[in-house]
Amino acid sequence: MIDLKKICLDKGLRMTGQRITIADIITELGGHPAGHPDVNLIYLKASEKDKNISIATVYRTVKLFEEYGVIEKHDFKDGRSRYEPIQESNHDHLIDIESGDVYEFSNSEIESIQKKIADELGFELVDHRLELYGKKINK
Amino acid sequence: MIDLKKICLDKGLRMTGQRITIADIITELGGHPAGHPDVNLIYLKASEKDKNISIATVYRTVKLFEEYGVIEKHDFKDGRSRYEPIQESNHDHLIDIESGDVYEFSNSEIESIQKKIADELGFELVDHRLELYGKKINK
DNA sequence: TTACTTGCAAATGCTTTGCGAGCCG
DNA sequence: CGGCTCGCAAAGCATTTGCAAGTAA
Repeated sequence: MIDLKKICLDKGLRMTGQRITIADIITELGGHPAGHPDVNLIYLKASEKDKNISIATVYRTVKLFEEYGVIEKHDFKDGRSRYEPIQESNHDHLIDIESGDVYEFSNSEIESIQKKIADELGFELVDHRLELYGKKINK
Repeated sequence: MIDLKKICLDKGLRMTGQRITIADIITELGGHPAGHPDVNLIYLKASEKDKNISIATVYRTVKLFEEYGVIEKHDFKDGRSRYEPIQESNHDHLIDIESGDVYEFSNSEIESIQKKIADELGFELVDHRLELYGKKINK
């Protein structure tokens, strides 16, 4: 598993106590369906480890991590922004509309069709967003 | 072209002057690349026709139209919500990252792959979001 | 030391809502 | 008439920011 704290240090980021706390939380949650925490969840978990941490610091830190390419931000349909550790390979998301859990997938076929569509419309594909929203079958 | 005013009347919505103004504006913009207006643009155009209209009314009206299935709301990566008249067939969007213009497309192949992916993950596909962000080639 | 960080509270930007006045059917 | 709408201003929410005090390197 990726260790955000280490990556941040390697990138020369000054790692304060608060930043270590936040990096650890995102690292711990990463990869699990219940990962992709929003700022509020990170703030709640951070408060358990450091009762003085401010939510403003969480906002500033996730923004910083994002700018340094350490984490990635997603805006699913539930309003608040959610974050996950950066990964080597791109992937898209399937969101469980009942639990909010997030599953990752990637499909090269879709990717190439996307490029083709953009090309046909006269565009260079710069970015994309693909999210599937689903309900779990036979729970 | 779809006429929102007519659709609203058919659905039994009380069409006040403000609602007619807003329906007409969305109808006029519909289908064009510069369509998909946000609330502020609708408000500005509405103000030209009715200088007393309130932005609160625009918010209330687009929400009402959306609830009645007359228009559809999209949240692209630019923050504000954007609206378009409902259409018979589903489609996805390519957004010009420089102008904000929106182009529509649909691709049945992608759709079937999406269903397959959801199925493999144990989900029934309820909704999806596919947006391409591109830069115009050789302008 | 010294520039970078933090906590706090105030300020955003977009959207919603309470209220009293006004309008549609 | 009577309930639905409207304009206005205040309230909400998630997020950002100014400032003075605190801290990592």
